[in-house]
Amino acid sequence: MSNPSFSAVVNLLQIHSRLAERFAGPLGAVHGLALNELLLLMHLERAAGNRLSRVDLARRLSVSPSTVTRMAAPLEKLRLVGREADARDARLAYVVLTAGGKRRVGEARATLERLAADVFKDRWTEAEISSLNELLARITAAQPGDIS
Amino acid sequence: MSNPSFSAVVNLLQIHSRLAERFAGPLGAVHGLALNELLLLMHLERAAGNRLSRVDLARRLSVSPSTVTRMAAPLEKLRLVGREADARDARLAYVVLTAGGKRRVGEARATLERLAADVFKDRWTEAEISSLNELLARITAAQPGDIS
DNA sequence: GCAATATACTTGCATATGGAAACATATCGG
DNA sequence: CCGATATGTTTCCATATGCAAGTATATTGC
Repeated sequence: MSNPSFSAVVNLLQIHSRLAERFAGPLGAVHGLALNELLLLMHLERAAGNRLSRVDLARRLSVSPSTVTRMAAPLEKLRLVGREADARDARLAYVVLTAGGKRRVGEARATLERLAADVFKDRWTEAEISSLNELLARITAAQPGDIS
Repeated sequence: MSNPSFSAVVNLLQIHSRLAERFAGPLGAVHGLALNELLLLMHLERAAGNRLSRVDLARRLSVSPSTVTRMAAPLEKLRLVGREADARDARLAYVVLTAGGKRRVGEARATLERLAADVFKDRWTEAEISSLNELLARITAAQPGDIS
C-alpha cells in the first residue's frame, strides 16, 4: 500500500485485536485478571502514592469514568485496590493499590512480559524491537501516565 | 523501561485505545460506520470476489464467529453487504460486498486515511512512518488477509 | 454570600462481544 | 453406506462498555 500512515494505523488496530485475544487467556487463568484490569493496576503501581482518582484513571486508560467505577468494584472486592477520600476535595474517590494488589500486579506483569517476549520470539533482533518501541513511544509521548 | 518487548506491547495496547476512541466519532458521524464495521468491509473489499465466509471474517478480524454474524446483520439491512450461499457446501454463508458497500467503504477509507495522517502530523518524517509501518507489518505478516 | 457553572462519581439503559449450546451440513473411517 | 467426528452458523446468556442523567461537591462571577 502506498500510504504508510494508513497502513501503520490499520496494522496497529489489527495487532491489538490479536494480542488482546492471545493475552486474555493466560492472564485470566493464571492471575484472574483481565488485560484492562492489569493495565489499571499498572497505572496505580506507577502513580505517586500508588493512587489515582477515577477520572484520572479513565484518561490514562482511554475509557469512560463509568467504566473505571465498574472496573474498580470487583478489584476492591478482591482487596487488590482500596478507596480513599481526598482531604480537600470531597468529590474525589481515589483508587489505591493495596499490598496484595502490588504483589498481584508484579506477578501478572511478569506473565505479560513473557507473553510480550513471545510476540517477538521469531525473526526479531533486539535492535528491531527497541526501534519499534521507540517509534510507538513517540505516539504515546503526549499522553499522561506512562506505564511502559 | 529495560524490557523493550514489554514496553512495545504496552505502548501498542494503549495506542489502540486512544486511536479507537479518536476514530469512532468521525467514522460514525460521517459514514455511519463503527471502526470494526469498516475493517470488516475493508476485508471484503480485498477478498477474491469481494466475499468471505463468516468464520473466515472472524479469523481476519480476530473476533468470534457469533460477533461476525451480528455485525453482518445491520450491514445487510443497510444493503452494504449481501448473503450468498456456496454451491458445494451448504453450511457456508458468505458475506458479500454490494456496489453500495464498495462505495461506502471507499468513502470511509478516505476518512480513515485522513485520520491516520493526523496521528503522525507532528514531528514525524515519512521515513519514520514507513519504518514503523514495516515493523508493524512484520507482526501481522503471519496473518491471513492483509488489508493494510 | 449566592447563583451559575464546572467537576467527580454513580447508575440506568442500550449496545457489543465471547463462550456454550443447538443445529445443519460435510468429511472421514470402516 | 453409515456412524463418528469436524465444521459453519446462529442463538442464549453473561459480561463489558459508552452515554446520558442524577447526585454531590467545588469553583467562579457578581
